[in-house]
Amino acid sequence: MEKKSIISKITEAGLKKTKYRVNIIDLLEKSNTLLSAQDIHTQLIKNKTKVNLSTVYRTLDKLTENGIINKVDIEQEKQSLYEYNRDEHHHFLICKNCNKIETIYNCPLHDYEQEIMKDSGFYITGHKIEFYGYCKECQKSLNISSL
Amino acid sequence: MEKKSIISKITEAGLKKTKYRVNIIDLLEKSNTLLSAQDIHTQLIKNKTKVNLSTVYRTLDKLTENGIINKVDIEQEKQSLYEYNRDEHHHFLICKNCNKIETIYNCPLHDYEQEIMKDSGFYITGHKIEFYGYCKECQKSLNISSL
DNA sequence: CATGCAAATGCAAACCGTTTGCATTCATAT
DNA sequence: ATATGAATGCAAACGGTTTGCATTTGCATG
Ligand SMILES: [Mn+2]
Ligand SMILES: [Mn+2]
Ligand SMILES: [Zn+2]
Ligand SMILES: [Zn+2]
Repeated sequence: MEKKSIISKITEAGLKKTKYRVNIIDLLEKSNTLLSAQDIHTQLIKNKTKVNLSTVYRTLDKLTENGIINKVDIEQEKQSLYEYNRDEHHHFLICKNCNKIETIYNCPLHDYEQEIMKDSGFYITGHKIEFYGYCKECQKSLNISSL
Repeated sequence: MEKKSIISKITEAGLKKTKYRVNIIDLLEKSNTLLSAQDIHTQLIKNKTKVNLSTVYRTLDKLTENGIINKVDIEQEKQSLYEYNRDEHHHFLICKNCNKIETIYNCPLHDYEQEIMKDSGFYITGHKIEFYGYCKECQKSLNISSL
């Protein structure tokens, strides 16, 4: 993403444009894995941007509040993870062996949610799914016969 | 559940029968809500069973390891919650207003998992779903028009 | 460009659910 | 009854995250 559109994301949210916000959005936008606050802090330091870990946390909070990024809590992960928000509904496949996290973009739950609402009277506004199992590579190395 | 079958659950798992294990299983079996370690500790004290919180944690770990109870981590809950394991696949409906947690026992994901496995090559062994929204009561008090 | 003010930051300390090390007690097999 | 390893109590540690407060910064205004 170009710097200009990162900055407009920030200002359109009514936030002040600071180097940390720009850099953190940029980092998440370019990352192809979920990142923890620690990961991000380490990256910034590596990129010669000295910043305090608490500032990273506060920045991630603000960006999450404003829908610019997503906070992702995965069951067995101790740290919260973050991703750039591309407004694409998705879920994660979590490998129980190597802890790699893959993303899938289709979701079968819409019809089912209607059904639950009708049956239970509970009004559903969203959901979270995590799939657990073994990625292709680990299936090989562990000799798991998939399917 | 009768005391005898609680005890057999414990001994069949190769665990020593202690009053805390019996009492904690009993408590969870009778509870119609998920309970935290703190909840359980408070209940035990109230029932004149003095016990240390770390013992409660260790007991819950052991019972979880042995499949007698389930540990449930819900997104925005800071504490882990526990339930008696009735061997019934289920998921939770979580009210964003009053935080009540309801349980549903049907699940549409089996066919879908086959599809994902075929498409992605990822071998799925389990999943977790949380539905978020508003319970019947909160829909009324908040004037949310359900459905 | 200078000024003022709220927002953002750095730093150190607190928070809080959970875990751990160690000495003591307890359950149970023999 | 005894021995042995498992379970427990207690206090301290852990670790990711949050917070209070003094200082700095972004940005609107004149
Ligand atoms: Mn979905
Ligand atoms: Mn299911
Ligand atoms: Zn893997
Ligand atoms: Zn509710």
